[in-house]
Amino acid sequence: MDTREPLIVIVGQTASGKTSLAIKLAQILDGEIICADSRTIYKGMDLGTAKPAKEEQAGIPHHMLDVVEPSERYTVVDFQREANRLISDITNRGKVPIMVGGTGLYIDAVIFDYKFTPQNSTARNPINPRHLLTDSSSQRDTTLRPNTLVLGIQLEREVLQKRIAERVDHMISQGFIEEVRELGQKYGWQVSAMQAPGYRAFREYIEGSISLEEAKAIFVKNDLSLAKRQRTWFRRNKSIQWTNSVDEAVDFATTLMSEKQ
RNA sequence: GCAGGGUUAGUGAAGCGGUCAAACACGGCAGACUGUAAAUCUGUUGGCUCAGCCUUCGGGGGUUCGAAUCCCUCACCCUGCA
Repeated sequence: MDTREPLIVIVGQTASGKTSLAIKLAQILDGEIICADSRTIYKGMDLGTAKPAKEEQAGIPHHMLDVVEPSERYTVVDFQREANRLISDITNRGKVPIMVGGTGLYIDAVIFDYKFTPQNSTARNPINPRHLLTDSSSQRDTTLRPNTLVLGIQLEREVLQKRIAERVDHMISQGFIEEVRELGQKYGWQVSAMQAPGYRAFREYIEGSISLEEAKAIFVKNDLSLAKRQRTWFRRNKSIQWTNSVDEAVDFATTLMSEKQ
């Protein structure tokens, strides 16, 4: 059955330019953006997560930003439920839902309709305690949700590295260090939200054990290793249409939408 | 100028006659991932015609069955005395 709402998804590594492509598509297709990002859902974590500021949003509605406090627990299941609700809601209002983000698990939960085991399941993988043991019935399902276009942006490592380094400088000029200091005081350093690349790197700088230059270098390094994991995650997804051209992305998107008319 | 210390794979750093292609850390590469995922975890990392072979431990020359490890010498770096 071909009854699912059309959905456009944009994935890519951190700093690859997902946000600007999403806004461009939203303007052309009259869309609204759903952010699939495990860190921008936190209130107050703005600069360090490269959360699009109001001005950058260019009047396009952005959903799933500032949903919970950094101290609160938030999981894929929460995201999946809310994202599906939003997709219906946006479609019902005559707009096009565009889901964009770098959190592979969040994206896959929606586009592959993951079925999660009950919360009371406590069996853990002995090698990696953060993973829940899965039973054989919940093997990875790679059947893409109908009416879904998944666009992927891929940059060369050198280009990405340069963009990340420049972004760090920009964040700092915008007041990133103050943001880290305030969040650290308010929520403590132990909350998992604060384990994100930039916050983790600048904690030591704020506590005085490393220099500014060292902190920046660690931030870049952390972002690069995140980017590496994101690349690995997305590579195995055969449903992704890779592109690095905005025009091409627009073509793919308009084709999908016209097929649905 | 004299005395002493140093020079090891991408980087830092062990090794101090054989079991060394060389510990360990970082970086690199590859992978996993279904209610913490910007997190967490795994493998790999000199070359090759890859269960074996070849070339590496600042350069050159020796000693030895055998050297990254000992000796001589050259180069560069650091420290003490002049």
